[in-house]
Amino acid sequence: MPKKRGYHHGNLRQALVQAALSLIEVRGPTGFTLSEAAKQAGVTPAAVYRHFDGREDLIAEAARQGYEVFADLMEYAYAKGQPSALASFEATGRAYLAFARKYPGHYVAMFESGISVNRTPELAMVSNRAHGVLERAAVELSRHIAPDKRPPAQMVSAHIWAMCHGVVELFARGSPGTISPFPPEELLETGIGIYLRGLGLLPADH
Amino acid sequence: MPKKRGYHHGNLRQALVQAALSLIEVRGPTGFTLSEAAKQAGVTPAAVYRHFDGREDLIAEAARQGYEVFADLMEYAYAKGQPSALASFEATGRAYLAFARKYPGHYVAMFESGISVNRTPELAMVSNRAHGVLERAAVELSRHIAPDKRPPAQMVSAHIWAMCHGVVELFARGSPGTISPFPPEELLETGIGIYLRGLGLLPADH
DNA sequence: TGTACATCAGTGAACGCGCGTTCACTGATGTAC
DNA sequence: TGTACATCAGTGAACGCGCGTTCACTGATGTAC
Repeated sequence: MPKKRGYHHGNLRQALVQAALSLIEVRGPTGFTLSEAAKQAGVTPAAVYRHFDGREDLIAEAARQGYEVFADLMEYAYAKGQPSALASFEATGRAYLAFARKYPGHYVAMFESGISVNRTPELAMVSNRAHGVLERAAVELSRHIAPDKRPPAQMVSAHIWAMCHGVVELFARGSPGTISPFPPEELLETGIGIYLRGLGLLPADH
Repeated sequence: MPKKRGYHHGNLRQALVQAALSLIEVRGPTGFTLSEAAKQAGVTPAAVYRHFDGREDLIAEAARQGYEVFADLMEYAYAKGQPSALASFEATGRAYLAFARKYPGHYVAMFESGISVNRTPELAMVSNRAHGVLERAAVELSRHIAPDKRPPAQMVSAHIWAMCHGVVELFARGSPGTISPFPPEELLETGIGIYLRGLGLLPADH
């Protein structure tokens, strides 16, 4: 049974989110306009207001869906690494980059659009869920370090988060003209490797 | 002899750059408008065109001046660390963060405004000068690592660059509502420390 | 199965806005004699 | 020192544009009987 096409769109809400995502990906967070998203969904700008409070609200929904996928990916990666704390930790780092590369529109909506994570309780919750995975992995990892030379787990997670974010911003979504000297995946892999060696969690002579 | 005030501004070009910088800092790269910069400099929007080709050109000049200061700071930090390769390397990392915190307007114009570094040859050159310092520091540092377990110097510099950038973006210029668990300086210091230990350049039991 | 009706997702016209940019102009400043 | 003149950094009015948002409306869809 084919989807009915006609006066009523059928699933305009999600179509608008998709349009917003692809626009954000192509044009950047600045370039996104509600009017263009509406046009891309084959609809008048005014129709958007049947489903969203406005431009910001549409972006926020795109970001929310991104966080949802992001958190799922992180949890999946974590689970796959278990029961090894080290494997789980490394996997979540990789998942971060993988997400950024696979869902660039979502990534920009989440991290570069200026949408505050505290905009709605729902957004805050799903964002916490995502970050929580990395922190849990860091806590477990910390247990394998001698207490006297163990940095706070939250700090470890912040370091890795920062490196992931930095690699993504600088080398995975490079500004035009900037050429990355290495594939981002390799850069992140080796970077995290050296860091973990510094924590005494990987053999030094490798 | 007091600066003459009157019909002619005297130093409008630089006044516009300053206005642009403070607007970019406050409103973000999106929020910056040529008209508002002109108003802030006490001048009609049309006057801007006596000194710049337009909006983009004004942002590019702000970015260029930022790169100039940035490169100077990096070179100064590097020189201060000499003759120790390690001290120079660490100092340049710190200088990155210090620049981002001291010149937030410049930083945004340089890294978040969407201005390509290849916009003009002059911009490309000064950007290369800045990056060159970190790479030089990384090359010197590499000499202290046994060749068989030495990652490419360019990779080391990319790792540190990524971590600096990540710390700045996530923890130093935190989006509203996001609270950093540690001061960015401490985060970067410890992060680089662990990384250098991973390279075998710092004692493991510290 | 057919009809009357309520619902509500869309239209399309209109709005006010601030933007970047252009243009002919003006009048202060600096210079030549 | 004074005058005539060229320069050029600013004005201010005007432009076309696309934006986000509002509003009364319309007509397709779904439901009650």
